[in-house]
Amino acid sequence: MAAAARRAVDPGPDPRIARSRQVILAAALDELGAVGYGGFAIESVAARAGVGKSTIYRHWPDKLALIADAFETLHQAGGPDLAAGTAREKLERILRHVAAIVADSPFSACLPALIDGAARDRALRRFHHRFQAEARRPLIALIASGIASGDFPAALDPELAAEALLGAIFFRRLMTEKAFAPAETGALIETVMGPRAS
Amino acid sequence: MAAAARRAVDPGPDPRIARSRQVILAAALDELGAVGYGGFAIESVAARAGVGKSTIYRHWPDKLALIADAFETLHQAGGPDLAAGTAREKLERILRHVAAIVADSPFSACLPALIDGAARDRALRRFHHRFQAEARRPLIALIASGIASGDFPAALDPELAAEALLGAIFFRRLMTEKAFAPAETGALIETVMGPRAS
DNA sequence: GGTTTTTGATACGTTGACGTATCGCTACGA
DNA sequence: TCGTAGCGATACGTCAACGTATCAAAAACC
Repeated sequence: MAAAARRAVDPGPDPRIARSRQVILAAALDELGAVGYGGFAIESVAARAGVGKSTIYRHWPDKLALIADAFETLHQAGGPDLAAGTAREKLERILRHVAAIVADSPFSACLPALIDGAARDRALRRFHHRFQAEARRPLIALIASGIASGDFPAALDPELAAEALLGAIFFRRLMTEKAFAPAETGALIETVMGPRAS
Repeated sequence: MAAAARRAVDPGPDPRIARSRQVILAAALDELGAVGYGGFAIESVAARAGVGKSTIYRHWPDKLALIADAFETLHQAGGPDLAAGTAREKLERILRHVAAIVADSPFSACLPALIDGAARDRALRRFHHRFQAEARRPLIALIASGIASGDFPAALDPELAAEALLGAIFFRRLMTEKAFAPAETGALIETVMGPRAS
C-alpha cells in the first residue's frame, strides 16, 4: 500500500515518462501523415522520435494502441470566438477556421490516414464519426439560430447546409489538387446560404 | 516480323489472357476495398482470384502497377440521360446517380483506399485529381447553363455550387456513419440552389 | 550519494509478403 | 492431333517489421 499511497499524493512520478509519451505521440502523428495507416511502423516511429523501440513498447501494448492514441491527440478543441457579430459573421469565422485546418495542419496531414484507418478498424471508425459529429454540432446550432433570427432563409435545412459547407471544404482537400482557401469562404456562404440580406 | 504480322491479323491471341487479367483486376479491387492501399498484398489477390501468384506477375511487373490498373477499372463512364427536363430535373438526376454510387458501389468501397493511395503515390494522385475534375465538368456546365437560363440564382458560383453539392454527398460517406440517401437529393438541391421557382 | 526507475541499444526468433524460378498440366489454335 | 503458350502449384531467398528480452548508462528521487 506504500506505493499506492505515494502515488495518490505524488502527481508527477517521473518527468521522463510524460516526455517520452509526448515525443512518441508527435512522431506517431508524423508517421501517420507520411506513410498512412497501412504503412505505419513502430520502428520508424522510434527513429523519428529519437527513442528506443523498447520505450514505445513500455508505454503502449502494440501498434494499434499507439495509432489510436496518436489520432486522439489530433483533436484539440478551441475554435474562434463566437460572442460578437451577426450569424453570418460568426459563420464566416467558423468556416475560415475549418478551411485553415483542413488546408494545412496536422489534422490535414493525417486526414487520408484517418479516413483509411476508419475504413479498416471498427473502434477507430466509431471514434472518427463520434468526433466529427461533435465538431459540427456548434455549426448546425449556429445555422439553426440564424434561421430563427431571420439571418438565413427559412427553407434551409440546418444539417444539410452544414454538410454542404463543410463538404465543399473537405471535398476540395480530398478529391482535388487545390485546397479551399479561406478567402473563398464568403463566396461559399453566399452560394449555399443565399445572398447577403442588405 | 512474322509475329507482328500475325498479331496484326489475329484479334484475340488467347482468351485465357483476357480472362486472367479480368478476374485478377476484379480481385484486386476487392482487395483494395477490404484492406486498403497499405495492406494490399499480391498473394492475397491471387487467392481471391483463384489464380496462381505467377500469373499475376506474368501480366504486371509489380504491386504498384496492378494497383494503378485496378483503380483505373473503377471508372466506367455512363451517367443518367440528360436530354429531357428542366435544369433542376437534370441536376437531381445527376446527383441521385452520384449519391447511389458514393453510397454503395465498387467505387465507394475503394474510396478510402483511393484517397489514401493518392496521398502516398504521386502518379495515383495525379490520376485521381484528373479523373475527378473530368467527372464534375458536366455538373458544372449544367449549373452554369441553368444560371444562364434563369433556372438557378444568378449569384451562384457554378464551381462552388458543384463542390457544395458533391461535397455534401462525399462528406457524408467519409466523415459520418450515415451515407447520403438518394431521397435527400431534393432537399440538398433546395438548400444549396435556392427554393424551387414556382 | 546511493537507490530506483526509465531509457537506448542491441540481439533475437517469428511472421508475412515480395518478386523469381521451375515444372508438370491443360487449353488453345492450327 | 500435335505443338505451343499460358496456367497453377510450389519452393526459394530476401527483407522488413513485429513484439520480446537483456543490460549497462543516465536521470530522477530521497
